[in-house]
Amino acid sequence: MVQVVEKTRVRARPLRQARDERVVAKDLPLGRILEGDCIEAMRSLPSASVDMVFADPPYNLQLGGDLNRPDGSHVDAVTNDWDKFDSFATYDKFTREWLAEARRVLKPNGSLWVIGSYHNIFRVGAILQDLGFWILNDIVWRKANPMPNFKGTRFTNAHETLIWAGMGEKAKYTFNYRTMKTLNDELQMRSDWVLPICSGQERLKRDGAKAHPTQKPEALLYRVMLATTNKGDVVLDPFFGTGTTGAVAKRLGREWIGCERESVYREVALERIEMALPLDESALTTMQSPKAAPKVAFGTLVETGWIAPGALLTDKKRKMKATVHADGSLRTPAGETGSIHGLGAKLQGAPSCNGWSFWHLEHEGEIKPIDAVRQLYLLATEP
Amino acid sequence: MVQVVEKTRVRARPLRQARDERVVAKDLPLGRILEGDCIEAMRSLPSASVDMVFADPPYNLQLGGDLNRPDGSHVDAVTNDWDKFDSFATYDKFTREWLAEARRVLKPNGSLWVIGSYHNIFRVGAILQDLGFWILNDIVWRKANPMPNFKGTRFTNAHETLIWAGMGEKAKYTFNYRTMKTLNDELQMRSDWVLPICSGQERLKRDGAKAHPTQKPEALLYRVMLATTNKGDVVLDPFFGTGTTGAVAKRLGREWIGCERESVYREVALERIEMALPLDESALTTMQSPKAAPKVAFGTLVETGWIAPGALLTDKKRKMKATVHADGSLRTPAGETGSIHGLGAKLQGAPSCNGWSFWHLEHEGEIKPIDAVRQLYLLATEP
DNA sequence: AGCTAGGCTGAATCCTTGC
DNA sequence: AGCAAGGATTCAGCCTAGC
Repeated sequence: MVQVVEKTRVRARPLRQARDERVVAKDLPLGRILEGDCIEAMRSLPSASVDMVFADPPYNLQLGGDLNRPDGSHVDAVTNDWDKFDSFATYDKFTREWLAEARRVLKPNGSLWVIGSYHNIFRVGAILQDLGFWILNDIVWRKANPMPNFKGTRFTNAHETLIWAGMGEKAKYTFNYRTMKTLNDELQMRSDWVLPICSGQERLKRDGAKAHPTQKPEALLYRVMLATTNKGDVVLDPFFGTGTTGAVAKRLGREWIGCERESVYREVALERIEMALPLDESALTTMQSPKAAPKVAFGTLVETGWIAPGALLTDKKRKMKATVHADGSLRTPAGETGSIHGLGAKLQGAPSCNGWSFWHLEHEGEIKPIDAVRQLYLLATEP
Repeated sequence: MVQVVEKTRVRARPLRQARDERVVAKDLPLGRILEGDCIEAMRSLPSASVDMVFADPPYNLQLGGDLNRPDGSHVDAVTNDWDKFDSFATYDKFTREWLAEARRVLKPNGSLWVIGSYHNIFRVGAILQDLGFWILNDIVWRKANPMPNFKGTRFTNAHETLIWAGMGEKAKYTFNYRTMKTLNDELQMRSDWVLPICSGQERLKRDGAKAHPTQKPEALLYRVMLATTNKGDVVLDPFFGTGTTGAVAKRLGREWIGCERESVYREVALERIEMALPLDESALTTMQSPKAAPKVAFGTLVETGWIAPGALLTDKKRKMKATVHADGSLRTPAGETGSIHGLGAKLQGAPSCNGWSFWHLEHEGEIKPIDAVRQLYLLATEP
């Protein structure tokens, strides 16, 4: 049974600390972007003064040469100086310093979010554990529309990782369980979030070009803030960029502080936040990502044993035959090979073919389309 | 049209090393589970002798005992941090040691897989980078049916993370791109894999209870091995448990070596692997045929009369033109010459060009890429 | 107005072989 | 070792132009 009670933790705190906070809040540079290096900038903030830190630090991508798409066009990569570090040791030192400052300015019941990719996230995660942060979840941002791997050399890098951490094992933190469940159609919000990358209207431009190479989608920050802060909380972003954190904070009624070295980014961010409108309740629903229809590849059924490699598939009239191979491809007795769709099309001389309905399996005398197996698989694996 | 041609990298290696490998392979304890501590066990293996390591190490041996002891007094932050450091340090030392041994026994073009959760994966990832491994992808195993978070205190922990790494920045590695694309219905395989957890028939029992607390699904190993090893490759699993790695290796025609301390797990694993059935040769062929794609030079098509010298080639929009010369080179009306690839790139001002898809031939009013001719040639000349 | 075709782009550690 | 040349390689979403 669903219990409609907000489960946000109430942070118990000694009286004296609460009084300090009131004094401190007046001194905080709310709604402002601090200039210069973020470590220096954070040093100007009082200790235990912010409720949440969201950080999108440089990833230290270490890209090689140029990369072109198969059509010859050039990939506009992240080549900015701010992403260049001499070595892992240099990157680690930088990471330790900004994380230590973030820890100092966080309240005892505050929490930290960091986003990164495999290039940097393991180092960041280990260091924040070393500093005493207590990881609460790692969240996977599954990109609905990632850039493909153009050369066919690896798996498509289709996600980024966020770490959410509290101040320590025993520290309290804010988690708006009920809000998340509502946002997720009455299912618990999982640790994998499917969201599109930032593009289209949302992507900020400057002189026709993208204003920042790695602008994050507002939907991502929206979910982060809705889940782990309360209205009126102070959110600090040490790598403010073009101000996604500030814009979403304003929309959701949170206070924000940014740090940003590059004056161009600061200008773009301030303009953008100026235009951001606090969100009315009804717009909340439109922010939800549409529930993705579950896709199942034929190969998954083979991998998971629902269809055995070596199994014989036929068309409905059992005239055409093919056997299933370990990679999910099919092969006819004549040696023609292809995917369930491609081979089906080839055999019929058709431009295309829905392999799921074309190919059949015989089971106890009955012949059934392989889509029936997919349906069974879905039934068995859906929560 | 779907062409199921394997693109497995052929690893070029000096002759002497190849000879050494043959000697070494005979000495390897293939199909056996080494007893005792995995670090010690791995020390008994020769260097540069295995093609892939799959490791499912224990999660951080927690912190639990010390931090949870009810000593009544207030645990201050310093002691807290010290305990953590001590504990993490122990785990890190263990991790560094087994990873170093794994690195030693791996061939120069081998690769490493490690699976973990947020408790340990960040430490493992940072350490393997420090040891010189080069991360190729981080893979998210998105569980189709995870355990819910009963207390409603965090996001449902619905995934685990795998790291796939090569031996170094410049090292080669095996990636069966074509196989993965086939397995995923003709779309590039992404870094997020949706697979059910291990349950039902597949879950091994011992006296009614589950035989191992963290048994991994065979589908996960199936994809890992299909993607990054070739038939006959040697796979080492230092944390063998109940032998999922061995069972899948046997099914897919790979050799395996395991290390496992607990005799009960070893017993269960051996029984299980004994019962596993290898896929028959024909089911494995399509995915394992490095030589399946005989290379055809454009010049061959000209020599053999499939494309006549003097023929007019154009781009898809018929804006650029070139004529075919007897040696397979092209020449534009303006006198520019080059190969199908080189000239295509030059005319577009592109850094590179696939001449097979860029250049087209007109035949009975239809315009077709010259690759279509190559396909016809292949069909006609295939044994 | 609506619809389609084509173009553009996104945190990317993105080729292989032979001389 | 470095260089030159052969040749294999992309997915989803949004925008604009054109009908």
